[in-house]
Amino acid sequence: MSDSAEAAPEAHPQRWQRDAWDIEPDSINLALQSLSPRTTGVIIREAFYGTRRFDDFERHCGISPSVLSARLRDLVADGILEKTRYRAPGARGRDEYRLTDKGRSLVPILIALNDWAEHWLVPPDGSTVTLLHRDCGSPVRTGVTCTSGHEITTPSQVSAVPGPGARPASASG
Amino acid sequence: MSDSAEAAPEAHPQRWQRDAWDIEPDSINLALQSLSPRTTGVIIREAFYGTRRFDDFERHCGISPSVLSARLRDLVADGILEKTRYRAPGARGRDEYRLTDKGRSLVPILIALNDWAEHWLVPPDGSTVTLLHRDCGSPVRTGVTCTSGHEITTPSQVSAVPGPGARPASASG
DNA sequence: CGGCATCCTTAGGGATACTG
DNA sequence: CAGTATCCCTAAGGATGCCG
Repeated sequence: MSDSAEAAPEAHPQRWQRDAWDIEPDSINLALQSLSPRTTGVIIREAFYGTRRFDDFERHCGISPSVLSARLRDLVADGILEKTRYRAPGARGRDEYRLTDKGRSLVPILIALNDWAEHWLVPPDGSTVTLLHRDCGSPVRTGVTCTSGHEITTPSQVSAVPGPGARPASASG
Repeated sequence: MSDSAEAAPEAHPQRWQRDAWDIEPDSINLALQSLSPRTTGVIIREAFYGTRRFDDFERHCGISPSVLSARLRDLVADGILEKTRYRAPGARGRDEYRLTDKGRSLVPILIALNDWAEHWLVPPDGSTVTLLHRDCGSPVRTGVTCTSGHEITTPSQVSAVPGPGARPASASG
C-alpha cells in the first residue's frame, strides 16, 4: 500500500481485466456482494437467530476468530451490524453485535432462503428449524406479489424494465 | 490422485477441523451453500433475466469460460439449471441452460435481494433495473407473512422452533 | 462458436499465539 | 472473554490455449 513509484509495468505480470461484480452493477448483484464472502451470510443468519456476542458467533458459526473479526468489522462498516458496548452490573464490559435496521430488513431474504431450502434441500425428513410467527405460531413464509396484489411464482411473470444502464432481458422459459 | 497408501499421518500436516457449512446444517445455511461460490449467484441472476447460452453468460456475467463451465456444471448437478440441446433448423446444435422448477423457485430470493438492494444500496438515484409484473405493470415485491396472514417485518417477530437438531435461539432485538 | 483443461494469481479462511 | 496479528493452506477465479 502507498508505494509512490509504479514504474515497472512488468512488476505486475497479471492484472485482472474482469470482475463478475463489475460487469453488471444491478441491484441483485449488489445484494449478493453484500452477502458475498461465504462466512458473511453465515454470520448474518446467526445474528438473525439472536446471537450477539463474539464468542457465540465463533462457536455457532464455526468461524475462526481472525476471520470472524474481519467479517464483523466489514458488516459493521456496511451498516448491517452495529457494535455496542454492553456492561452488565459489576461485570466487565462486553461488545455486542446487533442487527441495524438495514440488517433487520434482510429478513425476507433469509426467510426466502429458508423456504427454498426446506422445499428443495431437506424435503425428506430432517428439517432442522421451523420458523414460526411468534404471536400466532403459524409458519412463516415469503410471497412475491406486485403492488397491485397479484401473485408471482415464476421468472416469466416478471419483466425487467431498463433503469439507467440496464439490459432489456426479461424472463426465462 | 488415487494413491492407495495413506500411511504417513504427517503427510497431511494440516486438516481443517471446522467448516462454517458443517457446524449448523440448518436450512438457511444450506441455501447459502447452494448460492455460495460468488459466481453462482451471478449466474442464477443472469438465468433469471432470461440468459440461456454459454456465450451470453460469459459476456453478461463477466466470468471466464473455465469457471463458467465449472459453475454451470455444478448448477446442473444441483438441479437448478438443465442443459438442453437446442437445434435451430440448418444450424449447429447449441446447448442451452434453463432454469428448472427448482431454479425457478429461487424467484422470491432474487426479488428479496433486489428489494433490499434497491432500498439500502442504491437509494439515491441510480436504480439500474426495475422489476415489474408482466401483466399489470406494477412493481414486484416480496413480503413475509405467516400462513395465517400476519405480516412479518423484523426478526423478533420470528421464533425458531427446534426441529430435530436445532438450537433454541429465536430473535434479535 | 461452444465448451473444457491447464497454469497461475488472488482472496478467503483455519490454527495458533498473543494483547487488552 | 473479546479481539487481533501472523503464518500457511485451500478455494475460487482469470487468462490462455486446445478440442468438438
